[in-house]
Amino acid sequence: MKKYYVLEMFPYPSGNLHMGHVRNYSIGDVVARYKAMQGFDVLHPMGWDSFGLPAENAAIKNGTPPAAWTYKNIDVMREQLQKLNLSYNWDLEFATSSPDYYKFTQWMFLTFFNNGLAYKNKSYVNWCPDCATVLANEQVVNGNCERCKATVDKKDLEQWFFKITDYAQRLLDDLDKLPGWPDKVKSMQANWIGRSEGAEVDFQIDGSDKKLTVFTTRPDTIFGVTYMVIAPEHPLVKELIAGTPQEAECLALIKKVQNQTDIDRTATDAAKEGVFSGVHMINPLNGEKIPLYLANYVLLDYGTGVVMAVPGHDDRDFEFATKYNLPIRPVIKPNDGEEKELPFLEVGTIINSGEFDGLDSDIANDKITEHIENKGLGMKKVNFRLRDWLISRQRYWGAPIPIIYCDKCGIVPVPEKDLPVLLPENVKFTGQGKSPLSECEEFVNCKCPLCGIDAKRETDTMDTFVCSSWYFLRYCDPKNTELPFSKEKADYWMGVDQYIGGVEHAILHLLYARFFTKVLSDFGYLSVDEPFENLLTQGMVLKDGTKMSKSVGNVVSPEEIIEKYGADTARLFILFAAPPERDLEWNDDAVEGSYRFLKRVERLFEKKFGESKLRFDVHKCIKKVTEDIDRFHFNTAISAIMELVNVMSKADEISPDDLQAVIVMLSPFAPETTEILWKKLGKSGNAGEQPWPKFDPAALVVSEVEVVVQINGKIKTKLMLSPDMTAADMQDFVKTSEDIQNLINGAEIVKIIAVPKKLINIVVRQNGF
RNA sequence: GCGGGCGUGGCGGAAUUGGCAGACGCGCUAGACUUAGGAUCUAGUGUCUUUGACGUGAAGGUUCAAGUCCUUUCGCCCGCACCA
Repeated sequence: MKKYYVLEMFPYPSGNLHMGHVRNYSIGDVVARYKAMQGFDVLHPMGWDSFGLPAENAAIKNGTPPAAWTYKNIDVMREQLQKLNLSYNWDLEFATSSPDYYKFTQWMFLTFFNNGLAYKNKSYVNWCPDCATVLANEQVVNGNCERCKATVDKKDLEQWFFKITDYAQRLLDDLDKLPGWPDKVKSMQANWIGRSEGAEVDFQIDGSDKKLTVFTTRPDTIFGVTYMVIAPEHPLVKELIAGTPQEAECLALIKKVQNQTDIDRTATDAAKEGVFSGVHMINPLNGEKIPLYLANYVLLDYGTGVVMAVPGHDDRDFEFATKYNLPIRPVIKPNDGEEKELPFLEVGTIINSGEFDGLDSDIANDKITEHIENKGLGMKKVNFRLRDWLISRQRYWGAPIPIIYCDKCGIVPVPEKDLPVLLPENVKFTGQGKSPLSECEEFVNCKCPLCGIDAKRETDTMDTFVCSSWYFLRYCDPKNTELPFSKEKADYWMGVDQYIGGVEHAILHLLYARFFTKVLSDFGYLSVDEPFENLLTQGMVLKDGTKMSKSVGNVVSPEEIIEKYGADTARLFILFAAPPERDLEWNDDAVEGSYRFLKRVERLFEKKFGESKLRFDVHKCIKKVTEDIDRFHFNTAISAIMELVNVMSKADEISPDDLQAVIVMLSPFAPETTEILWKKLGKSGNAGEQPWPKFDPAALVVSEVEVVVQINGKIKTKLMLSPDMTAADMQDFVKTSEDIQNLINGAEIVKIIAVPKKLINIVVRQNGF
């Protein structure tokens, strides 16, 4: 028996199921039920991504402890899920906030730490003032907190990081191993990782033995450098400008930039601003003395935070040079010889570059890089946009980072046998000041596991994305108390054959889960190094053209729909109304249509039962539904069943076998109704446990097929012909058939195209026709 | 600016490889049954100047044949965005 692991992204227990959940889980459930009926050993689990800020915010607001609030929500939502008749194996259920689970989230941290993949570092980080915590780069959207939308500040803080940058190249390369992922998601990830090839080049500071290193992707333009730019908040700046006449002006710019939000700073139309630093640099290739500017358009955390400016061949440098009257020197001319306006961004022929003149610019790129390396002025370098993953949060409701600080031993990991580091329950939630954990004395104070003297615990917790980066592995072995999962069980079930969820997780969750899988694979805990074989990103559920939301007031509650029509109608509508990856417009009238369809199926029992005359229709339908589910075209699979039901409704009599086929095929979509009808049919067992029907090719054999007859590509008539006719037979037939000769009406036949079982196209000369 | 995607009736959508455009459903129209209809059933429903012609955002092209392939172009959505 072959295994099949189908997984839907587990929900955050916010309190209520919404239509997006219903869609996500209905899709997964059809796949799970269908695969089980086909004889696969199916893993179809559900759980709860239950750490996170809303629970803590609720505690601050209402005084309810986060745990109580969370587990109450889980109970409500579990019941709502069960009303949808989803085929989960509830024995595998877990919540990431339970000590049994987060024990192993902490185990993950230790595994990363012990292998040099978790480190603590002082860094200029994103700080959300409303959530009172730091955020990962990925959680900052347009300069705002992804969760609460507050404007994100920058703070210099010591934080824990996972070294995802060590895996940047593999995370990029292995996207090619994922043909079952949407291109969109892969390109978003590739974009986010942002690999670029170039060189690091050292520029000497004039009158000093110090140098600054730049990263450039265009070494071919290095003779065109007319000035240099450094990020104002660069740590070396204050030292560089000390004592220069420009110092005061520079300090003012630094202050201004630091007070700017990321949105203002990075807006497309943000004005470029800069100040001369008072320092000059030496171009290592031509020895020229060039000014160093502080400028707001240089990013501190990309490359080296220092840029060589080539205004002749870069938009931004051109804009800046124009504004501040800096020289602009072309070093590439267009190949077609035509004069082009600067900045000239394309490839061309090198000029004004000494020994490199006359080379093609892309060849010069390699030659100049080689030259720089030979002279010891720099080296080839690949840069990534991807930053290390900041995982520490100054919040309570998360997995505590298992680290102890000892005055004597330094940073000490909690020994594995002492896991889990439990979250204390007697904490206060004021929403002010320091995090609740850091104010909990009995949590903070502990003994050093190495030397036994008084020590203090780390009070930061882990980003909830850490919890969700390995949950799909826990389902393979959820009761394991020794390890997060046994290798044997994970190797049996992994990778996930079909993963289903919203596209909003295209970068964060999916990238982190891939990273975890690779790390665990590298250290021998797992054989696969990609977690999700096939990914389906479902579209949103809309009402009146916009996403359902409380503020817009267009929310349709799943509970009310289930109450009114039953779960089957809700499932059927949501699968029928649009293909899964597209956005779905909720339509109350169309929901009625799904309800009516189920009633129509029930009414088939009122028909006269007898011999089947519909064998062809039934088997055509089985073929179509099977193929459509295989390619996730649930909407057309359902429409095929509707067509069959329409045929059966019109037939004089139907056979119990016909009816059985309909009920069995419909069972993955509408499990509740079909079980009732299965009993009504007098069958034992369950409809959902029947083997998936196989179509009989013999039933699809017909003596005649409809063939379209075209003249010059225009349809003229349709004929019933034997399906066995070859193209040659059909061409002969054209010549002898009286009907067709009448159509041609004496015109001269130029050519006859015949496609067996489909069409005949007779090409005739226009004159006389 | 870069990357991904979409554009088909009044609406949601269908049309695996180029081969009958509009399946299926909603809505609408008419009729039947009915005290009643927001129930059910029957028939119809792309457009038009209806013996036929036109029609898949627009314009070209390839082909016997184009929603599907190629070129240009317009519009919309999503992601990233001063990444050197």
